[in-house]
Amino acid sequence: MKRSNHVSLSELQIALMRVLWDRGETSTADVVAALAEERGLAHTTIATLLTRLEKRDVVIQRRDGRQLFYRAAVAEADVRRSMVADLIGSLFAGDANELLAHLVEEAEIGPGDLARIRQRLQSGGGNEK
Amino acid sequence: MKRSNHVSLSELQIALMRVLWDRGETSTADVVAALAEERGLAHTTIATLLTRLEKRDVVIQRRDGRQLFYRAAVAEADVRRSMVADLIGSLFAGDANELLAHLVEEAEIGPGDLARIRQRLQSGGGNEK
DNA sequence: ATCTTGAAACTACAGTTGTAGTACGACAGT
DNA sequence: ACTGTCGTACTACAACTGTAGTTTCAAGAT
Repeated sequence: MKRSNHVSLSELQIALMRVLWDRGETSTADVVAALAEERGLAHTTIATLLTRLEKRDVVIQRRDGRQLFYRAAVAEADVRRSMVADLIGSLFAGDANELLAHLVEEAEIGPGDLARIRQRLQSGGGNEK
Repeated sequence: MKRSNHVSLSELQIALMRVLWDRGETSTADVVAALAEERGLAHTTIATLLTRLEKRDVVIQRRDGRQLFYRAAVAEADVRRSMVADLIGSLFAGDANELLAHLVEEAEIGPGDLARIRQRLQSGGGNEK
């Protein structure tokens, strides 16, 4: 399989993708509606954004009559992987542990959270490299 | 105090900043030299980048004769805070725990790492603001 | 059959980024 | 004093992003 991999998206693009990730295939109008609250962007703006994402193969376009429907071509997990890796690479000396330490130091993660995760490691297993 | 806060930098910009963070005040030429290996960018390119960062108040410029020296105006920790917060906000539902879970699931963080951090929490303390 | 409406296609435009060339001015060597 | 050298300042330009207007076309309403 061809791994195009590496997807890096802007905040706005992620917001668009989130709609598609949450609802699956969605018409342009519905994406507009979904983002109307928080963004209030023009229909044409959303349409442009979606077209551009389609050109980049981040979403897949399907035409039904005069309407276009879009669905994500990349999984959220893949975007997370790409973008977290980028961040670790550029800001954390390529070491995920430094990011973890940052999280802890910035009190974004407390002892309880760590314990929970530890629990998950114990039971779930399956991630010993 | 005036919170200018929120600094988001591109990978290349971070590379520039890293030089300044590591070496303190640095002349343009020395920044060029420091990045010559991995980037091989023209002197003028680096100069342009630094000028732009100065315009954004990310670095501070000092002139000495005909030469310019730059030093970071923002701490690495601040950039980390900003950018991690952005990422969590857009990709991890605003929940740092989701990022932590991601790290663990992607096997970027193993059981041993977690234990070490736990240790640090126990002993060091000092992160209750 | 015509009018209205809604959606897509195309065009636009400013701001940022990556990248660098050209012009200019000061300093060092002869 | 003259000239090369080196560094800064200014200009350029393409790609990408955020944002949206204008044009066009087709389907539904009357």
